[in-house]
Amino acid sequence: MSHIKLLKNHTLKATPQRLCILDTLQECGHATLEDVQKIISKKFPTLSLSTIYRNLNEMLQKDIVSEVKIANKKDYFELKKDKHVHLVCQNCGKIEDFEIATDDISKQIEAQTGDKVLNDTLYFDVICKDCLSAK
Amino acid sequence: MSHIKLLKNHTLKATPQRLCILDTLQECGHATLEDVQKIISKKFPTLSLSTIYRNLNEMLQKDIVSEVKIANKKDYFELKKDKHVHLVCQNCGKIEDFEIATDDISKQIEAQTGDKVLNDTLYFDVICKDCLSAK
DNA sequence: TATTATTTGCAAAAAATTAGCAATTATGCT
DNA sequence: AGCATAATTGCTAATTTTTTGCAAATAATA
Repeated sequence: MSHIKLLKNHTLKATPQRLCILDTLQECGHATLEDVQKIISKKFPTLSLSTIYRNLNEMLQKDIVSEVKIANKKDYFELKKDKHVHLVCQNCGKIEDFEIATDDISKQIEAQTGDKVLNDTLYFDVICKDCLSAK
Repeated sequence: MSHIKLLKNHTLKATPQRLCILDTLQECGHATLEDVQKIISKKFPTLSLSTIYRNLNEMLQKDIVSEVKIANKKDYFELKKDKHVHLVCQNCGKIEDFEIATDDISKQIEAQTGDKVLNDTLYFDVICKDCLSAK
């Protein structure tokens, strides 16, 4: 879906500022606020910091964007996408997405706890293929 | 291990302030900085906020304490413990720990990506048993 | 119990985030 | 296309959160 449509579907006006933020997240995959700020300051130098804050917060609330929170790292933002797992390379820092079925593990939890599992968020610390082969 | 020993093993003096912070985390299981601050202000009213910050940071670095970062929630702290999964009740907010083997899923990732998996952090959104039965 | 290097508490600085408001702009309607 | 209007922006200032510097206090050691 185009970013313009995405915004309109959530009753947000399709301003150039918002489109720029969405484009940036799309390009980066995962970006910290600092990343977003730096990249945008080149593409769109007049876009103010408070606009970035305001819009990321709005988009989080409207579920257009989600937070990726990794221990010992700054928070990242990403465009909302299908359920996936994050692979965080401990060597180069890169974050890859990976799709994986987690039903088995959810069922196991339900069976053993009596809780109902609604959703999950998984992170794996890895050494990525590229870093492995570079050694 | 006693908290005193724990600190000494990491070349940290066993001050009453530090012991109070560790006790608080132990009692709470998972506590935000705000939680820690509130609870401590009762137990130990003269313990200053900067001491809390300084010590949590030190203990994170020394791996005595770890961060629990959940999307759309404040960061939590917990005493370092054996590998476990967090079950976050979407109704009451409670965080439970759960031990589960994740080897299968790690192997699957390794097979499909060529990455080497070192460790993992998993969160599950749940409705906990208590909230389920209260409905 | 005396010595010393650490640690604490306070106050002040720095960094991060949010709020208020006039000027601007995207959208929907003629 | 041009207008009206409500939403949005960019600015500056206010808050909130986190870190720092330093004198006084304290835990660990001999």
